[in-house]
Amino acid sequence: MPQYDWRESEPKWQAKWKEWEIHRFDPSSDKEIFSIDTPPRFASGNLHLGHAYGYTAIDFAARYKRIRGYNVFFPLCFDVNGTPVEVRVERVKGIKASDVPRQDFIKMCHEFAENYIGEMTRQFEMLGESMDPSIYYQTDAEYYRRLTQISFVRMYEKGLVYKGHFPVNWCTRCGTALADAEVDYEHRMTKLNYIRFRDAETGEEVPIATTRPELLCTCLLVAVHPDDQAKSSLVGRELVTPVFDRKVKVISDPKVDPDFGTGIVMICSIGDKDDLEWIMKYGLPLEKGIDESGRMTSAAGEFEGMTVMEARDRVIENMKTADLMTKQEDIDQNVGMCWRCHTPIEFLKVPQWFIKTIEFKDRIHKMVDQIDWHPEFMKVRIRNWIDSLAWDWVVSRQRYFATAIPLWECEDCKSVLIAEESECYVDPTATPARLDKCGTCGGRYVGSTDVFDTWMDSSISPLYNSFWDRDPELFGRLYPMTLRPQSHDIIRTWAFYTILREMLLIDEKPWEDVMIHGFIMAPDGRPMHTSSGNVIDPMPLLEKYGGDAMRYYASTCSLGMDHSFKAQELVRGNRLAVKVWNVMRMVDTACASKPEPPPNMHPIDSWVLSRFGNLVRDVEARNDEYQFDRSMALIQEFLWHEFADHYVELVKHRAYSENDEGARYALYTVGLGLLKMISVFLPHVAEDAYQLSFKKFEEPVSIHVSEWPEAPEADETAERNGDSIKAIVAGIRSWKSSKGISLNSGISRVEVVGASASEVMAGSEEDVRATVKASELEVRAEVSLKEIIVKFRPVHSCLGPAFRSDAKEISNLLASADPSEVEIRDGVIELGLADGRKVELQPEHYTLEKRLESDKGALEQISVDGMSVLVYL
RNA sequence: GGGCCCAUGGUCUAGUGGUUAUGACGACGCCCUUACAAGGCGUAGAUCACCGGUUCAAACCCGGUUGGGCCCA
Repeated sequence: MPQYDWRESEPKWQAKWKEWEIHRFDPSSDKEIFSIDTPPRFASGNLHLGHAYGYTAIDFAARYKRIRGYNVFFPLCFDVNGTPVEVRVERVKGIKASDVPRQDFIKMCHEFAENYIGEMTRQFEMLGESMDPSIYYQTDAEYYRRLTQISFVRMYEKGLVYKGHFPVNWCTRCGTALADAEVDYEHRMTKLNYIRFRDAETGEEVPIATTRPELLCTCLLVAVHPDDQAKSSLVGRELVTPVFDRKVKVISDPKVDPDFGTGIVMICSIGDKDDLEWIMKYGLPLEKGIDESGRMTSAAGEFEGMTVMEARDRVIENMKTADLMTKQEDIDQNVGMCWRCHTPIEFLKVPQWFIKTIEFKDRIHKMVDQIDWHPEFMKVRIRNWIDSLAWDWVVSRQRYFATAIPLWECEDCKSVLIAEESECYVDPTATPARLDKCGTCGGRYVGSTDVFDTWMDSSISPLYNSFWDRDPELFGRLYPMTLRPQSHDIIRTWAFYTILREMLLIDEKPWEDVMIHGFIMAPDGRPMHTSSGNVIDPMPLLEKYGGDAMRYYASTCSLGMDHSFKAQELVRGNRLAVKVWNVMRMVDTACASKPEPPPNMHPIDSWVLSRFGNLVRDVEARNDEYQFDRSMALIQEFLWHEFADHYVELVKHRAYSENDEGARYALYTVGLGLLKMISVFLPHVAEDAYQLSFKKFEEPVSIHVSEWPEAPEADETAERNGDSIKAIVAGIRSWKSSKGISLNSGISRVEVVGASASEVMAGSEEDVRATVKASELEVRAEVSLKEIIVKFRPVHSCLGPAFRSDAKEISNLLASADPSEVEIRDGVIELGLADGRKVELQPEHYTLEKRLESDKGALEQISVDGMSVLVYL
């Protein structure tokens, strides 16, 4: 007998799907479009479990909609932008970006990413992902970046872009501005330094605690809490800072935490956002203590040119020597870090390009409301993020490998020449401005060396995908896209920026639906981190269990939740695939031709069709809500148990006979229908079984382009009676099993007894009789049963204490007694001992073994649905 | 510190007011039934995190506590 071998099957069908182009979006079709704004896979090369799950969850949607008859748009795409690639290239090549000519470094980055794309595409194929290479894109290509630039030019012309001159998050290692979304926070142990300020007039000592003494050089103000009585006398006075001898005023402000340190805080320009808030509030000058490379400026006097850490150490040393420091405490601080290189963020005033965001909060909220969020509660997350925004979006980065900002600035008057749309894509560091001289002052134009935040690229993916600005007809049909699938960690970035940008550019929502999936955790429930040693590499698992098994795991994960990874689900996935394949083999064996709907069906055939219809409707409802875990649970339960264990067993005897169209029709209809529904989840085994067992009677080249099953009408009577038939047979099979009787061994006679028995059994007598292998089967409304005592069993634990030395004899008498000759009166049995004495046994001294008997002989009774099933021995 | 989510047999998980609380993996016992031993039948195994409240009735609703995750400060 052949067996299902995924190792052979999976690569075979993956190759065929490519050849048949069954995943291809057809731009000329008039079928309804279901479009997916695929997350461009980051070009890193390594498949993570999170990817394997995430893209598979998306593929469920794609395959489901495809088999429902939609023209599915599901692009294969890669994200090949930004600092992560730069950092990897720097590491692999052992260089810094600034060591080589700009264009050379950019080329290295392109090539680096390119090398990975083939491997990542192969990994997608191993997982059976049905992305479409005919609508492929990658974000570092000029065709994509051109659109990023054009969208920027349009926003610039609409007045939505400005160059800002206030502080931004700055990574001194990468030498670039960062958006709030790019700052990670980490706990770090640092020192809280208690240092001595002095009253400018009285010389009185004022202790202040700070974690950043190097910023004393830009200290502008000292503050205490307004309710802090002990320190209220300080307000309005002037203090002198240690080391730098700056004179600063003391104010009261409610933002001060009176319990932190000494309850007195120094305000510098600029340590963090709190400092900035105070500086704005009190109109203080922005002095720059730290420059873009993380070194102290001339404001730091003798410390100029030192790194922040060097300066901090030297300032502390200085103060210790001069006895200006009272103590140091360890403190656990949450420090903002560059998301890529984990260098602590500084807050620097460096001119940057901004996109207006804050003034549009209400409009963004309204657009968020026009989109269906799955699960619904994810909407709350984006709401909170929008509400918490305090700054406009910094979109310029001082990096290399990203989309260039398409403008030139006058060397002298700084006036801006923005690229014309027809010039895009343009790299202004490589292409001179279209004007010789500045139109304002006649100065020279210099190309901007800034590049965009990569979210500027990612946030137009729906516009790119729907041919915005390239094909108005297609754009009209493709926009808004149907679905944005993504994980919950990038709601604040990808989802948020996309909604913002599409709103500002075309004022229309980017998608109808958003589907947010969770993370895959390590088996111990913690996030997978190299440092925790709990990272699981999916590739060996994929090679051991196969794509369908991995997809089965993905199908057990509910939407929006985080899930611990469990290899046991891959085991189950393998078994399910084998089960599916075997069941379809049985259907195949039974059906030598495509069965037609017969005029009359057995009740159990109507039962399985009706139940199948309910399943189809339930699965549609779950799938339409992207609750694929729920539909998979329903499908496998039905396929494995209702269909395979019960229905197939009940009709085997008919299915193999020549002339029973009813069973064959139901087997074929339900079998193929189940296979189609499960093909969304296990595409390889479904295809294999389809080609082997159904293709000979079916038109579609592949199950994945076949038609979704029609749901048969519900038939309540058939369902009710069928459930009872199923229970009767299951009861008898279970009874056989408990007796250690093999299931195919015959039994002489079965009776189904009860008021409802004749209705339940009508038309199913032969199905039941043949399935349980009974010689005779009778349905009766009632039967009179006699209880026959077969044997007495002595209860030694009671006999012993009661009868002591006689116990053994009593026990033997009891066990060997013929129950028909023993009189039992109110539970009491009288026995005569060998020496003539008589003893009375109470009910607790023995148990009875009984059997039932009817007029037809001895039997055992099973209760099913208010009926009695009598199995004759 | 804030927002959102989660807590169910050894492990993972279903279950949004009334269930003998679902299923899987693992364990144990029996059974090779002509699609399948990668199978079938069965057994053991859960104070549904803790405390309080609402209700005739709570795993489920409300409040609090503890622990975990994601995002943010």
